[in-house]
Amino acid sequence: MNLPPLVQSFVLHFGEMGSRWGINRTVGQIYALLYVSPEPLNADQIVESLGISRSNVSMSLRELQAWNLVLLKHLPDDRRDFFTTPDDVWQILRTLAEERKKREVDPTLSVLREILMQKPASDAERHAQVRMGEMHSLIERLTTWYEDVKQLETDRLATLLTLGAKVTKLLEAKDKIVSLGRSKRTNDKG
Amino acid sequence: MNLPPLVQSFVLHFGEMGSRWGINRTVGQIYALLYVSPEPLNADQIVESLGISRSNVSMSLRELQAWNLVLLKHLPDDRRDFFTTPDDVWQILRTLAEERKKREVDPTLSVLREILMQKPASDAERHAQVRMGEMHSLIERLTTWYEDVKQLETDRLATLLTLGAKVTKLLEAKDKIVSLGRSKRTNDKG
DNA sequence: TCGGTATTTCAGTAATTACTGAAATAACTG
DNA sequence: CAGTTATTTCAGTAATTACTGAAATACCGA
Repeated sequence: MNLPPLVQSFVLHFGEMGSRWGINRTVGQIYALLYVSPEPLNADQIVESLGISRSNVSMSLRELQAWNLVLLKHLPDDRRDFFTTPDDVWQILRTLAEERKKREVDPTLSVLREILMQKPASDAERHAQVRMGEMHSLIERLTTWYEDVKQLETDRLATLLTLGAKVTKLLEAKDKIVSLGRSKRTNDKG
Repeated sequence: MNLPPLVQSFVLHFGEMGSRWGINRTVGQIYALLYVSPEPLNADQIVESLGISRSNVSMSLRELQAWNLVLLKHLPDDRRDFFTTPDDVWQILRTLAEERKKREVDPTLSVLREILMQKPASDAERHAQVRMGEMHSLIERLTTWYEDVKQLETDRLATLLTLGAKVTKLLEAKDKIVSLGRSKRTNDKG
């Protein structure tokens, strides 16, 4: 590996984290490299930078494409493939969220739905179904929320995040007003 | 494996998803089993239900404890350890979020901070640092939001989720009013 | 202290996943 | 079409991760 020290730290870290993130070391390193590169890179440049085999690069790029995490670019009068990541980190976040949902949540949701359709044949199954129902409701709630906020334009999403707790404050205030109204009416009657 | 069919589907699914979720098959299966069991189970019951070795159960339970995903229970006059999952799925969600953040996000945040402290020694490094800065800002934003909402009581959190898009509507309305005010003033001047 | 039971540890092995080099395919050029 | 370059495929191997059985440890009650 032959990279500027600062870039190398970043690339190596992504390689190490890869396994925790559900990708392998090479995929993590390639992504990191593309992310910080000022220009798109071709496969041979990646081979050169990371010191891995050409075939490994090919397979890893394919995986990154399956994740929609890289963009394929072509330079004029050059038939090699060049790769980058999107410039906009918010776009990257959206892609990550979408792909992880697709891989890590959707299959479970569909299995849960299937199981919940079936008739329990014992107390054990009846209890299990109740628990699975609870899990299913929670996941549905989270995905509905997600489908909702993913539609937002970036600056609205940013606002929403920054607001975070303040939205809560608003809800609390609303609750107080409502309950004040209620207790006032209650007092009126007493 | 000897389980009611409905439970078995669930357990097998969690086993399969394990690798995508960053745990292994056994850990996934044990978690699923405990989650749907009406009563806490001891290690031998798990061995029996899943048909795996006693030592594997021991190691996997240890891993689940490291994730804070299981509770250790003791029955009177029985010195064996019994395990369950929390009843409250919202609590489970919080734990999952916390642990995944700890494992998958925090290390990267700290590496980014470290790299961003250093002085770039070339244009390449300067550019890389800018990109890492963008990533860092985004992650900081997300984690700040997370620290914020994780404080919420469950019913407030549920409300927030259900609101989802509506909060946005509110923001949009606010923006419209503000921009209306602006254009009115602009018109007044023209 | 001893015998019995519960749990953990760990070296060895099995299973899975990652990676390489060589060969095949594809895509272009003269 | 033959030659050149880019990319992919895939069988074989390396590396990593998961699992087991046996032994060690821990704990308890007589």
